[in-house]
Amino acid sequence: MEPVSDILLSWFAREGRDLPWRRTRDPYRIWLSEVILQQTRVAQGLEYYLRFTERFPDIAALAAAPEDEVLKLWQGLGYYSRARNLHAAARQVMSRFGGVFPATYGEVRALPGVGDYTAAAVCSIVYDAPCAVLDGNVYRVLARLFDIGIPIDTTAGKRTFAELAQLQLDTSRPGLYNQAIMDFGALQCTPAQPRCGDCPLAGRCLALAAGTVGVRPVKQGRAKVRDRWFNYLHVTCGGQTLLHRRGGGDIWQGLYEFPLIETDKAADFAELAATAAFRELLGNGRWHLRRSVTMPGHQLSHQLLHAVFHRIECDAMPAFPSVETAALGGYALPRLIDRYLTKYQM
DNA sequence: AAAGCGGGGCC
DNA sequence: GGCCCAGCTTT
Repeated sequence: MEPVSDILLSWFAREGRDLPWRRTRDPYRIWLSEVILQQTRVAQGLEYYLRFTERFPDIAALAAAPEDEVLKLWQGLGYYSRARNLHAAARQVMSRFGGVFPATYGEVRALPGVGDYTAAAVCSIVYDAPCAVLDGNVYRVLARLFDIGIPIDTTAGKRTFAELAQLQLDTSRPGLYNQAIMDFGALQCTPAQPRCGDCPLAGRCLALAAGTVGVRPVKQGRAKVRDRWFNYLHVTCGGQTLLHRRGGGDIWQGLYEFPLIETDKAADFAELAATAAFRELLGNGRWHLRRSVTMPGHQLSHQLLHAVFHRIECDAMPAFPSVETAALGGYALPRLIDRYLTKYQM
């Protein structure tokens, strides 16, 4: 099977952005771009990169400038400790390394303002060091590709993802690979509305298959997504369908759906048929279960819905207070219901 | 392990 | 208007 790294690299060759710091292997410029791009989008950082490289074409020029001038040039970018550390690091390179940017991971990592991410990025891109980067994009791509639910903002999560990222690294061209997976996260595997429809990894993406793309990566700090199990009874009699309108105090207020039996975990049909709700609805009539359909996980903002539809045909329509009998057209339906109907062309 | 650090984009 | 994004340093 084609390695994931090859798919990412061919995607990068097609779709990767042409950016000024990708046209150089000057360690100063790579380092400068990485510091600017910490917590900053490319669209915002680009003009600052151009401004800095014009005013300070090399690290000696940066080191020679007063700190105030560096801060002024940084104005508007935020996180001003980045600018102070940038300037201090430039001066260290002049005083401790004779003006030559250090070439080992340990030395680069020890510069002020350089953490694991920036050291790996600089050393892989400039020196072909086999160091996998781990930034927000990489967390997201790996969490989805392997459907990993371990929170990324915990010690165990960071260690797990660091090991996985290192395993995935294409060590024959680490710099190119690192840029590819980060651009892939920024452009294709985006936090919101990822482009799964034209994703070259769609067939290999475990989160896409599981319906968990929207909840990957998991972060501890965020409100927890609650799992709910919705068992719908799609009851028909002739051309008529049982519909129920949702009330307040929950999702989809005022929308219509099929009669619903919610359980606290996955339930098979026999378990449902034994519930009081089911017997109240269908206990008195004759009915036949035609088929059961399990939908992919349906992601809402704070809930992950696991829905199963049981299609039931009745000899006579049951009468039940909270249920209406209707044709489906004209009723506002949750997307989950609409997807079920579309998928099975009903 | 957790807090502090800006600014911008999106719904 | 509120939520999300995110790497490094400090505590």
